[in-house]
Amino acid sequence: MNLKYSPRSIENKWQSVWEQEGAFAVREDPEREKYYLLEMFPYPSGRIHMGHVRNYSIGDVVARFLRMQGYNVLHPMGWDAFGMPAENAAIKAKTHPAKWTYDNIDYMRSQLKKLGFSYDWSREFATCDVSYYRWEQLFFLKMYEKGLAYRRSAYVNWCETCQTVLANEQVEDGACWRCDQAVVQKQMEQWFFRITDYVEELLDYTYKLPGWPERVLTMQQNWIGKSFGSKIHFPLADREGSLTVFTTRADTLFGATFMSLAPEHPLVAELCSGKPEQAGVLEFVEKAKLAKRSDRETEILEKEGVFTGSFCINPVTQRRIPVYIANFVVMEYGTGAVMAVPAHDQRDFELARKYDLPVKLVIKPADAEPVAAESLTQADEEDGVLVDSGPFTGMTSAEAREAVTRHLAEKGLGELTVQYRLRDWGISRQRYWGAPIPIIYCESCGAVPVPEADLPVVLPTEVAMLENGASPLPSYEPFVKAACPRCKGPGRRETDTMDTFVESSWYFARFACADHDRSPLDFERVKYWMPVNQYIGGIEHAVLHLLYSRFFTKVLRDLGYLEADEPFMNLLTQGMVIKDGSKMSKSKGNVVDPDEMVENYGADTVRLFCLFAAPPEKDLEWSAQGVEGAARFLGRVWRLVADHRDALREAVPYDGNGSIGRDLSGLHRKTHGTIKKVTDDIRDRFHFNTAIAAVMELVNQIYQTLDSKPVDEAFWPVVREAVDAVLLLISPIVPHITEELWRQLGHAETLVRTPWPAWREDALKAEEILVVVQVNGKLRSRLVIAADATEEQMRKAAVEDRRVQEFVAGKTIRKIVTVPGKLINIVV
RNA sequence: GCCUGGGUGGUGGAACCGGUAGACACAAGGGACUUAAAAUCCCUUGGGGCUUGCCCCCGUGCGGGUUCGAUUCCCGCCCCAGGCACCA
Repeated sequence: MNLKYSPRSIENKWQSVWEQEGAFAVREDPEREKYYLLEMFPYPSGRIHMGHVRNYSIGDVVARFLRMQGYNVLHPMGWDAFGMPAENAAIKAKTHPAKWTYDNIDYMRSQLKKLGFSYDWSREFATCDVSYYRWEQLFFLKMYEKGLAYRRSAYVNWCETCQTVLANEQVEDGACWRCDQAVVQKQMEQWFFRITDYVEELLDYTYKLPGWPERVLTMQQNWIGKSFGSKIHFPLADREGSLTVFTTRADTLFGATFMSLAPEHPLVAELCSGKPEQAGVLEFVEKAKLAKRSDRETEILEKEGVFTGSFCINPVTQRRIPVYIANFVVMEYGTGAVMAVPAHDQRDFELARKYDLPVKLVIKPADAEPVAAESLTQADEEDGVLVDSGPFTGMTSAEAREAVTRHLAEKGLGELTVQYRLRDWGISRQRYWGAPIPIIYCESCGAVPVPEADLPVVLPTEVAMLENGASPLPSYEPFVKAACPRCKGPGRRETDTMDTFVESSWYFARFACADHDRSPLDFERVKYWMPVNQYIGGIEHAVLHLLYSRFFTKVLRDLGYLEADEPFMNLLTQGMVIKDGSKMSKSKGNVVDPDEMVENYGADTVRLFCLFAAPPEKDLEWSAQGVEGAARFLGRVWRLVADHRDALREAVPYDGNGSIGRDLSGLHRKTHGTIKKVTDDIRDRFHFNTAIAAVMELVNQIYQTLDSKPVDEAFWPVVREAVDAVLLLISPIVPHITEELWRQLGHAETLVRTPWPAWREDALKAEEILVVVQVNGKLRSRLVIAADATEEQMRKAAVEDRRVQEFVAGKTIRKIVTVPGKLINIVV
């Protein structure tokens, strides 16, 4: 009776068995080692795509593997459910974002279940559930109390299409990360999280996360952008006050011959007021601001500047130096003012040549004479030795940076400082489908936090969406009208919602909790599970979600909600799924639908292909033939059992006791070698492709063995041992077909509850081994010799070998290199 | 410009600590079974050479080096992908 492999019925059957048994539900167990495995949760966009399938297949293999190894594995799934696509879709389909979102969740959940992923579904939640975001509002209040959430007016990135503000991290090449619309700068009152308070710890820990990919860490380090330098105050020449610059090159201070301000610098208007240059300056400023917006992502602008009419004093030379405004100086970095040292900074050099400003050389190469400033064709930006710099002349750049600054500090004109690129996280979004910010504005009391007892501020779901895409909240009076919590007078609610990245900044801790109503985080449970041992997701979140989550975890720790310093101990960034050379997308028409694939081939084949075709961190090229190949392999495994079921059922797996023939001992050895290889590949490297290849080799060898006739009573036991190993080893990858075959072989327990197989060292040893013989590093012969041969015996066998003799004939052997059990190299 | 990765057959990829380059697949070609097809199974498959041997030479982006031995380590280039960037 040869049942044909028909994935659909098998997969349905085992999925419901697992569900009925609650096979993947976990609770805290101090007796067992915990392992928290998490894949980035999806946005419920409608249907899962191949990227999800790949991401979750990788995670599922690890979860199932570790469970079989005896770990207490937490493997949850949920939904990153707030966000703008829901609003857009709802407007288009004339429905409500909530309905659209929850419908999508229902469908996508069923898709994930059909793929057989081993989640503890009892922990599922969506971030748009009131029971989730209510606690986020509490965190906001706690952060507000500690000054970690604050409101200020600022130039912010505004996306006209999305009708909302974007964080710096959400602007890519000057355009919105989601819709690609060019971002404009707009001055607005916004709420910020003070991520800069944690900048040092965030940076420090990038050196303490060995389980993260190097490139993600360096991306975060670049984003944080720490640089050491000095703040130097230049007194204004004809009035009170001073201009402060940030520089990393205090050693070049004697060469500062003018000053450059950003067009947005707050002192610009004052400095030119009443001067003949005023009109020209204001015109220049307007032009520069416009140009910045439109050309930000394109070519670097030609350097231009304009004199303000004012002067300041170089604090070491005491010279009056002109104050310019320059189009390349950015207000957001440093102080928005730059001391210009044309001899030693290329940008300043270009400006000086253009406006005929003095160029003064103050650094020379350590081993050469200084050149004349007039003959410079470009700035010399290298460190060197100071010249023409008063008491500092002769010092090296490094010495002078400190000495000059110390000298200034004594006079109150400067200080050593550290500058970061990272800026605070603007979290206000002028969107509807998000968590309301729990603030009420009162005419007399200003911004007043909603009292804890009044939480949650529930997002009203009875509102109608507006056609133009703007948030309906500001015009929805029942929501907006609220009494001031402080003076009870009339107030208006904040109608901005929080950036959806706030929700994804703590969901991983929430999965560890049981009681979702009474507290935000269940301290003891979170303590047991956190941090996440292994996090798996796409590289695109390298500085967004992965930085925000690290920050938020530290905030929650300092607020006393959890203990972990970092959310994710190990990070695996999986590659994209591509087809015909580019990422799958509707516009390219190269999308492969997971549903269709599961329908045609079954979940096991789809999972197998995703894991076999490439190692997880590399991009995966989708190949229809590759899928066929995966299906073919499963067919071979199926027939292995189906064609020999009775003989296999009756056989007791060989346990290594009792002598067996040469071929059978080869299979036995291969079985144990494969167990070792697969275990190592999955545990240490997540290289499922090579693990699968190893099992394929074992399957091939079983078929070869079956081709020989059963000659002794050990035959079926040895084959049975090998077949059992095959099923166990690939069960995390293709869980359904293996459960079915395992059951057919007479096992009573599911594979899910069966321990991972162990290999026996003694079974790996062969009596004879293959030794490679080289002459002068070139492969010349292979020898089969006894495994316990001494080096002496190896050498003797090699030298006596017929083929080796041909190459050695007539030459003197100068040296013989021996690698025991592996290789001999004869040097002549 | 700076910082990460990466470059191996027709294709995806393997070679884990410097030791048989191309495992395992896909594709292609040939064959078996079949009335035929599908399915399945077997063989060949980096390039070149002749003396066709379980032979020889070449071959892991390019050029050098270290070593008995280099896809692997070092130096100098080229190319591709990603990140940062008028950042003072």
